[in-house]
Amino acid sequence: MTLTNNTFIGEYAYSLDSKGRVNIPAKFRQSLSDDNEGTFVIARGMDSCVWVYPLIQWKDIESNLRNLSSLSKINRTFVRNTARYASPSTYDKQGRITLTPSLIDYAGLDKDVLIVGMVNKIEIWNPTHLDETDKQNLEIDPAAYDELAKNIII
Amino acid sequence: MTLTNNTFIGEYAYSLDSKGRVNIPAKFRQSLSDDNEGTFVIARGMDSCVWVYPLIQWKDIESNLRNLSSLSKINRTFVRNTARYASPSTYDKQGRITLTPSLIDYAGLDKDVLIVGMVNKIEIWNPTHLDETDKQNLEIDPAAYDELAKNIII
DNA sequence: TAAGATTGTGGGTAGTTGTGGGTAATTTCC
DNA sequence: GGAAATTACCCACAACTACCCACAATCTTA
Repeated sequence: MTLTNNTFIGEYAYSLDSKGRVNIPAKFRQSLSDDNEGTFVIARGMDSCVWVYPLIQWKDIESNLRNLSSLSKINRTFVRNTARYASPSTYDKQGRITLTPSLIDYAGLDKDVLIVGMVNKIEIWNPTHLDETDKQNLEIDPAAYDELAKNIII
Repeated sequence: MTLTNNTFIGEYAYSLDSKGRVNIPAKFRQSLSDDNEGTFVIARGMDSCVWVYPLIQWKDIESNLRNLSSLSKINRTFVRNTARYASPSTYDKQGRITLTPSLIDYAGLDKDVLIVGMVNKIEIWNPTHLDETDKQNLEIDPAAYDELAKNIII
């Protein structure tokens, strides 16, 4: 039973081994289309977590970045900040990807990690950090939610 | 693990040796198409760094420069500044290119350098300078930045 | 329920990659 | 024209990475 291709939902508790490898949940792998060539692109998330894009999804972002002329300073900064911390990672026979030390450090990852499906991408969290982030977000402005409600039916 | 051809992302800490050679990250080399003939064009970046283009990409820029009429003063200045400091550099068997003293000086490069993938080109930085540039860029117009981010779903 | 398949986790090994230096060929300059 | 400096090419080694195999726990299916 496969949902839409390259779409990820659900939450999984896995572990990060001494070589910096994490498993990609089997269900996520099954959802991947072949043109991803078994490759993800890992990057800094906007919260303190790692974002994992299927290759196809990333190529989309990349082609947008490619169209930004470096004559403009703001473009250069944007491209640099986005591309700099991203790197491709192919999963091995066991279905694991290797995270870079830089990203492990950025997300403050330890042995236990939480894999969260974010529909078009995957997030990897230190469970403790996610808890804290959750608590902070309880105080989110209700007006902001109302604004969101205009854009999505749930 | 093949991303798009001639496309570079990620950040690498390498070193500049006494002969002015820097390694091009293996992942970047794998992404190069054959028609680059193992050659890059190195040039002054618009920030204090060295820009490294794969030959193919540079040829594209050259043809764009060709189309700028020298009637306009800004065109003349731009073409001159771009072409003047550019030079081709082929990588050796170990995958290194040699930088010119002039470019090393311009970018203020020392032993430790940071290689940054900028999608269609590569930047070589003195890590200290990049840090400073990062800090300055915090003060850029956030609205303009958001505007960019809005058009690219990341 | 039992057997088989799948999934998550750990570790060993061979090949790759980054870095330094040596030597021969080429260029520059007096 | 010849010496000095520069450049290009080659080799060597240490560190790292990707690939492979193994095994236990879980899930599936008959």
